[in-house]
Amino acid sequence: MTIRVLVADDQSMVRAGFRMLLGGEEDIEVVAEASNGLEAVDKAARFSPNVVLMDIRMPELDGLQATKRIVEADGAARVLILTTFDLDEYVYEALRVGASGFVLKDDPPEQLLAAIRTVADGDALLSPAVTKRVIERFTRIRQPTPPKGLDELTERELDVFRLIARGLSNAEIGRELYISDTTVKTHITHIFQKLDLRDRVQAVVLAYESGILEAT
Amino acid sequence: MTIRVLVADDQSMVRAGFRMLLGGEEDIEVVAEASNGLEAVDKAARFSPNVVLMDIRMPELDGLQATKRIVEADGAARVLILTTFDLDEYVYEALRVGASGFVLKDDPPEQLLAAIRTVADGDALLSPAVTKRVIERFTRIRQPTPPKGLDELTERELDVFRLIARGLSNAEIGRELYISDTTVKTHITHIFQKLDLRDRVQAVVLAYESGILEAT
DNA sequence: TTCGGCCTCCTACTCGGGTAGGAGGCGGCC
DNA sequence: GGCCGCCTCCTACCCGAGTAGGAGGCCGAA
Repeated sequence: MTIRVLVADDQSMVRAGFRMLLGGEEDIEVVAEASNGLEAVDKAARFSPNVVLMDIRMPELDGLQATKRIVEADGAARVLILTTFDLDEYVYEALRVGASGFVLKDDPPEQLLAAIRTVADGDALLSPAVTKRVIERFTRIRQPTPPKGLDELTERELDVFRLIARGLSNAEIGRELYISDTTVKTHITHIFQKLDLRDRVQAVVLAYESGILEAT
Repeated sequence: MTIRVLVADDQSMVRAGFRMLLGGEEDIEVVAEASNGLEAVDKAARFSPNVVLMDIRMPELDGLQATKRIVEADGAARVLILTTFDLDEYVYEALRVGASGFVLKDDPPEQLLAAIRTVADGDALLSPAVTKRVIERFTRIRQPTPPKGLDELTERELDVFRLIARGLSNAEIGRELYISDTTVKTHITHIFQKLDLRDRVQAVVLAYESGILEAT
């Protein structure tokens, strides 16, 4: 009794990687692939996989909407959400739309395989790193340990980061720290690179999620 | 670098079982045992284990109270709650008092070993069966009422507001809600006017300060 | 039915945010 | 001394964000 898997990811390289990884397992078979959300919904209906590996960021229809439709259409289907980002709010949204689990792309392969077998079995599963976040959120407890990357910031960058988190503009930050706004921009660019952020909005989200403001 | 473990369980047979199981592992060492909660707190202080395997039902002081004291005394200590009963109340209570994980005694031995290594690593962990219930519980708790001050916002504006608070760009919000980004802009302008905000960064700050995200 | 609120979408514009790349000064470390 | 990391500042450029102002459709209340 093999586990039938549908791989849904818009990057063909990623799909190829999964085919390779899963192909080596006796009890797992990739029965179909999809490169966008609509296709995933369609193929899930036609191939009735036991487990769907679902990327969140996809064209046409994102992974969350696709998951919602798939689970609505077939309650027995187990969807395992896959993503590279572990600081987004997608986790909660994913659980709400009916996903059975959540795995980070950086998790080791064995963990992914274990996750597939676990959800196929009917249990739910979160990657350890994700579970930690859920627990923190659930218990409203902030860890004393700052998230990875934050310690890479220099003192000055941390100053700027805290002010960003308060909603200040670059000019305001400059006035506050007695430096020019171009300098502020320089610091900000470095901060974004180090923390892998896109813009200051994501910086604010991270600041609150990681509880940095407590230390003000 | 071995993982130092303290086993706390009032049944000597159970403790013996763990000694046996853990004794076969290279990277794990049982440094102490306790047969009740008070003893567990005491030995944890004296032996500074990396991980405490804690039974819930114990004389003198139950596992939850013991966990609370241990974590308060040493923030680096990881407590793995162990029980045969998978009653929900214990799970949430355990997480509340600072446990890092939760494992059922029926879980296979490999899973227990994996759990020990995972929490020793700093990650949190729930047994798959437990995780499933946490997810169910989590998804059931959904908000009926959006907090104060924001009642001026229309339903749609609230949708947009929540997505802004997650750090999404206008284009991403549009994709999420199946509307164009110009429509998103319209909503956003109205949101800013109603809430007296300057830009989306301040919106994120407000969202977190007012606790709107709790109602995910 | 008419009015108004809500949602949708548009053009055209301004402006702050963010990137790229470079530069100089400073202090610590080898 | 020389190298390197940090902080500072700059120009030039691109683009997303936000504003202004308008428009059409839907629906419920007056």
